[in-house]
Amino acid sequence: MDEAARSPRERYRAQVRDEIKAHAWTQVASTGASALSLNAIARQMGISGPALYRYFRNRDDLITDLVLDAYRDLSETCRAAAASGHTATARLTAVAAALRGWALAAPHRYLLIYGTPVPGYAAPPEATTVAASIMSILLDAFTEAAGENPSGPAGEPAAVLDRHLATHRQWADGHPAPPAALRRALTFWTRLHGVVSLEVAGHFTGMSFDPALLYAAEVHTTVDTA
Amino acid sequence: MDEAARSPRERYRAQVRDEIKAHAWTQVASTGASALSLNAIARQMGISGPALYRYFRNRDDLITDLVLDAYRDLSETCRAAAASGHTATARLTAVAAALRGWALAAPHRYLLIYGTPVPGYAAPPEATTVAASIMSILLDAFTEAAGENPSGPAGEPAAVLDRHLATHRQWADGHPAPPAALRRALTFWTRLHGVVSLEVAGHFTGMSFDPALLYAAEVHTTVDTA
DNA sequence: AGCGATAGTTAGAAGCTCTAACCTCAGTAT
DNA sequence: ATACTGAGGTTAGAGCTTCTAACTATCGCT
Repeated sequence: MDEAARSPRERYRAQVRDEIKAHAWTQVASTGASALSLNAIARQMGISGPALYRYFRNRDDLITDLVLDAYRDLSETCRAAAASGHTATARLTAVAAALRGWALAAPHRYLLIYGTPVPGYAAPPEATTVAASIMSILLDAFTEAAGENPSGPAGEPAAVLDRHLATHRQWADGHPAPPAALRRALTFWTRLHGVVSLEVAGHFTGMSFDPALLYAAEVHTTVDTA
Repeated sequence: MDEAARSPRERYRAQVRDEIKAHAWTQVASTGASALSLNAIARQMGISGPALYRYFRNRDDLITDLVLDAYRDLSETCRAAAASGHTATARLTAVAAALRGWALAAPHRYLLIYGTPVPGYAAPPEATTVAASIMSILLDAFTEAAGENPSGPAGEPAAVLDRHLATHRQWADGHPAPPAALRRALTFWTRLHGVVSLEVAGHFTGMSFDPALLYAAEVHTTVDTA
C-alpha cells in the first residue's frame, strides 16, 4: 500500500476533497446540480468560501469530478450486474434492473450525467471513455445473444441502420460486435433511458400507473426481439 | 377583433410581455433555461432590471410562461402532423418526425419541458393538461391502429402491463383506447423521447453515427409492432 | 383639466462565484 | 534543532444575480 500513505499533506488534501464532494452530493441530491453552491458547502464544513478554491479551481471543476464519479459508479454497477447472469438474456435483464435502481436511488445523479447539460459546462474526454465502457457491456451481451436469439426480421429501416452502422462504428472502439448487435445495444440504451429519464424527471407522477411494469415490458421485448 | 384592441394599457402590456418572452427565448436557446437572467433581458431591452417585475412576478413565473408556450407549440405541431396522414401508421410516423424536428430546431426548448426540472420550480397544472392533449393524439392513432395491425404476441410482461393499465388509466382522461393501445402509446412516447433526448443533450456527438437512422428504425418498429 | 393607476426609476439587501492580499503553521531540508 | 518554504486558511471586495422598497413621471380616463 504505497499508494494510500503518500505524504501527510496529500493525505489531508485528498480527505478534504472527499469531504467537499460528499457535501456536494447531498446538495445535488436535494436541489440538483444547477443549484450547487460552493459557499453553502463551505458553510456546512465550517470554513470560509474561498478556502474551497484551494481544492477545486472552480464550480465546474467540482461538477466535473462529480460527473466522473457518477459515470464510474454507474459503470461498475452495470458491470457487476452483468456478471451476475449466466445467459446473455439474464445479463441484459440484470443490467436493466441495475440501471433503473441506480437512477431511482439518486434521481439527480442520473440527471447529472444524462439530463440537461449544465450551461457553460463541457464534459471531459474521460467521461466519454467511461460511457463507452458501459456501452461495451451491452455490446458483449448482444454479440453473445446474436447466437441465442435470431433477432427477428426487424424491417427495412433497421436494415438500413445496420448497413450504416457497419461503417460507422468508431464509437464501439474496436468491439467485434456484428452490425445488428450494435443496433440492438444502441436501441437498448435509448429505450431504457427513455423510460428512466421520464420517470426520474417526474413526468409519470400523477399518471397513476406503475413505471416498473412499463419498464419491465420494455426490457423484455427489447432483450429478446429488438 | 374585439379581443386585440382591449385597452391601450393592456395592449401595451401584452406587447412588452411578448418582447420580454422573445428575449427570454433567445437566451434559453443560447445558454439554456437555468442560466436565464432577468437582468440581462432588461439590459437588452434598454430598461432597468426591476422594471421587469411589473410583468412577471419572478423568474419562475417567466419560466412557467415559457414552459406553457413550449407545450402548446409542441402540441399544435404534433396535432398538425397527425392531421397530415391518412392511415394511423402514416399519422404516427408524421408525429414522430414532427417531434424530432421540433426538438432539433431548438434543443433547449425541448429540454425545458422534458429535461432536468429546474430546482425550485414546479410545473403548473395547465402543463399536465397540455401534455395529456399530446398523449391523446397518440391514443387516437393507436386505437385506430389496433384494427390495422394485430399488435403481435408482445410477451408476458406486456400482458401484465396491459392488465395493469386496464385499471390504471386516469391519465388517459376518459379516452376509450383499449389497454394495448394505452401501452403502445406510452411505449411510443418513451422510445421517441429516449432517442431525441439523448440526441439534443449531445450524447451522440462524437459517436459518429447518424441519429436520424436510429430514430427511423425505432419509429418503424414501434409503429407497426410495438 | 385634473385625478389615479401604472410603468418606470434608483437604492439596497442578500446571495452567488471568484480574485487578491495577507497570515499562520506544518513539513521539510539543512 | 532550527530556519525556510509553501500549503491552507483568512478577510476584503469586485461584479454578478434576484428581488423589495420607495419614489417619480406619465398615460388614459372621467
